[in-house]
Amino acid sequence: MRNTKATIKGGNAGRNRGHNRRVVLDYVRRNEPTGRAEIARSCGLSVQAVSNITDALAADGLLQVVGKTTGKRGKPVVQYRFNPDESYAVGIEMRPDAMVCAVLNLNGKLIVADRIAISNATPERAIPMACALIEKTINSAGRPPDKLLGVGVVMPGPFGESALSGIGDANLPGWQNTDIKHSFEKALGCTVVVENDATAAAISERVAGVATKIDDLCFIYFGTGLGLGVIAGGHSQSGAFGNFGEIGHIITQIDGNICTCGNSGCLETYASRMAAKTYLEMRGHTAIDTQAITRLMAENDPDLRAWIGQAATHLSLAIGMIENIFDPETVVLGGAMPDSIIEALIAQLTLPHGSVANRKDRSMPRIIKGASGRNTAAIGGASIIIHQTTTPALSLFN
Amino acid sequence: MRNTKATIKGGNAGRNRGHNRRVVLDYVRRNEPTGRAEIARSCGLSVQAVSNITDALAADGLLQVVGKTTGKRGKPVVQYRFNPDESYAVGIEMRPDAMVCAVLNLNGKLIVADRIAISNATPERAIPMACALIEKTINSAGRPPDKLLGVGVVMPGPFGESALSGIGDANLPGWQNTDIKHSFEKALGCTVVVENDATAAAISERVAGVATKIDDLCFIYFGTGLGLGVIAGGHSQSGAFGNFGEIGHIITQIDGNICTCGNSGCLETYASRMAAKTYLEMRGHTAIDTQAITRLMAENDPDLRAWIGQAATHLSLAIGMIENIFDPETVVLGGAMPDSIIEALIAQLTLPHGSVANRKDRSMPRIIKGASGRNTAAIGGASIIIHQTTTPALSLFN
DNA sequence: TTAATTACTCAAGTAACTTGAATTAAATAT
DNA sequence: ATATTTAATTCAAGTTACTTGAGTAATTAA
Repeated sequence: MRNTKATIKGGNAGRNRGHNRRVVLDYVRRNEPTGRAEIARSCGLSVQAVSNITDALAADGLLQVVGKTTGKRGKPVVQYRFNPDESYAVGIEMRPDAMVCAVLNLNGKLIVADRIAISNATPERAIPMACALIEKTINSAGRPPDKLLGVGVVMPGPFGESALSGIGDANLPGWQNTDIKHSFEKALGCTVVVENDATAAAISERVAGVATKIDDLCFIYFGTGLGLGVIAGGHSQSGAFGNFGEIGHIITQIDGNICTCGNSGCLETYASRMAAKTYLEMRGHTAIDTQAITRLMAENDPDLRAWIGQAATHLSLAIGMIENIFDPETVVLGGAMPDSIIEALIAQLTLPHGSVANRKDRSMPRIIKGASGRNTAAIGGASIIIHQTTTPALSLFN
Repeated sequence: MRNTKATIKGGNAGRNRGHNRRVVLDYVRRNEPTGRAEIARSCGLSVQAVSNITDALAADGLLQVVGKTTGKRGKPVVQYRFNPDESYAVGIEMRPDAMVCAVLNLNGKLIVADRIAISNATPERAIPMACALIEKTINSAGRPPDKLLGVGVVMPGPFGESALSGIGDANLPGWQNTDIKHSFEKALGCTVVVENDATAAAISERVAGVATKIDDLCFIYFGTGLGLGVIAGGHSQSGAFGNFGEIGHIITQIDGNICTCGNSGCLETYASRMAAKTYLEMRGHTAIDTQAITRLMAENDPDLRAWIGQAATHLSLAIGMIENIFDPETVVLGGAMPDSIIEALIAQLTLPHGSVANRKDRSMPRIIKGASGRNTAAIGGASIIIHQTTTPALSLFN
């Protein structure tokens, strides 16, 4: 029997209702405070329809009346705003060595974050531990379980079996054939989304970071490896098999450093946490972790300086590519790397002149630093849930 | 006054109707012949709704009854199929030296193509000439003007002012500040879409080429320069400023060939029609055009062979990047280059081993040749119109 | 004080979908 | 042959969420 599933479903009154609620909610969130007449004009709906929808959203606690306008002609506008504290979202970052859990309100504001160390992170061991951590963190945030919108699980890619599976230390052992989403859903009993760290980070910048008003952005994420998250037209990209954005293994130098993937000259061998560790250890430094790197940076260590220099060279090349490929409004740099390093890298970049991004009328810099700091991935996971519930769907009615 | 335009509009019964018609039309087109009960199951609509919709589509001539099933239990299915000849779409490729016009039926089948040479292609001169060519081609295709769905205008990017504007011979002179869409719409009085060549080519492969069943694909387009068209989740990508996919100027060799853009080592200086011309002319060949290249290829010319070899090296690198970035189902190679060259390039590629595309369970090759040949761009323009009218919109209700 | 302006509400109307019962037509079982 | 099963389709009524149009309210400007 052939595959008879349509990519995009048809609509009816009920699905339309859901769509319109999301449209209105999204509009208010991004333009608050605002009134019903304005919403109606902007969203292409009648005032009456908007009135009914805002009533329903207010009854659900998602919108609030915050007052009336004065000073303008005409009847004063009853102003609505998004109520970010009616419900909340949770994100959890799964790493080989640790997991981080974050609870966010619907404006993307961090309420509580927690972390536990873990070793031998097989699915059988890690998933129950993750669920316990989630429960504990929600508890310490003082939020009722029934107001949880969902959990975003963030993992380093790539997913599935390919020539990039299980190389380096980026991947979690034994997770390639696990249906992660289903396992978590079964254990938690709520909506679960699984994403890679870079995409999660990109979404977090759009939900509450440096790109809240931007529909097209690229996020270069420093995890163990290096990832790219892209939001295009307001929607995140994930590829045919969920492996979008594996820029760690693009080749920036022919016959360059040997990489564990079998190629040579991979970007990740120059610009990543792993690359920094390797580079510094080869020069006699020991016990290189985030703290150590922060300390070396504060000491203005010449080896670290040198690493930043060459990492910036390769990153500049990669950013040039990304600009010419995606034509984003801006490129954000961030992830599990100390802020001071990100800043130094940005300062050292020499971005290619020949780029569609090299425009006189830019309203944002070509490169900016991400806002969410070291818990980016977990915050990103929760942000995905927020994004999903407050953004009208790409292919509606699915 | 702030920007109060919502990205995505709300829906109502009428917009829902339009959406559902597109959903059904798209489903039938991709699964014909098919019956109403199956459509209903697949599209998430009731049988009754589908019945009304197919009646309406049939009345418009867009669907046809083609018979009944036999051999199966139950009441035989009244089978519908898409009627590709009720209306038609037109594409026009604008180049600095020529324009090509193509008339396609709604299955993406070429009915007639025509071409005229042009010099000094300023907007003032070229747009009236283009409109005349369009009229003439429609005429010679014997199609009534009122059944024209729209015109897709295809131009080499990048659009707008940037450091890449007007370099090389890829760009049209004087078009950077012209509102092309509006000028054509005014002159033609029908729907007009403007796209770059690579994106148009990608869409044409999805409408009627080698990727009709694929939702995620990348198309590497040989124009004068080199472009990338991407379809992700069934929808084409265009970037924040319409300049998505300028891969000609990604750098594949540090300190490589000097490029007109000011960088060195740009992919386009190794793998493009221009690169071939430069390479061969430096080695004493003269009057290098498409015909000449075809002839040299047939003669197995060693210089051309050598060019293909080094072009393939750089292309392999770029394809590896593209695979790791976009995670597509396949990468298509094509454009304004003789088939024999495309085939030779594909044969010479040495794709990186370390790639998410290097999977055992692939159902398609990593690289395939595009289907539409030398008129790809014009055919692509018309395909965009077809895609647009038969594919449910990305952000519905806009 | 009056006019103009803008927001909002009420009640009725409408379009397009869903539902459930009835009908039809073929394959298969008796 | 006839009855049963299966599945598609139609009919008529019901439902939902939106739109429309008239009317009301609250404020500024003249």
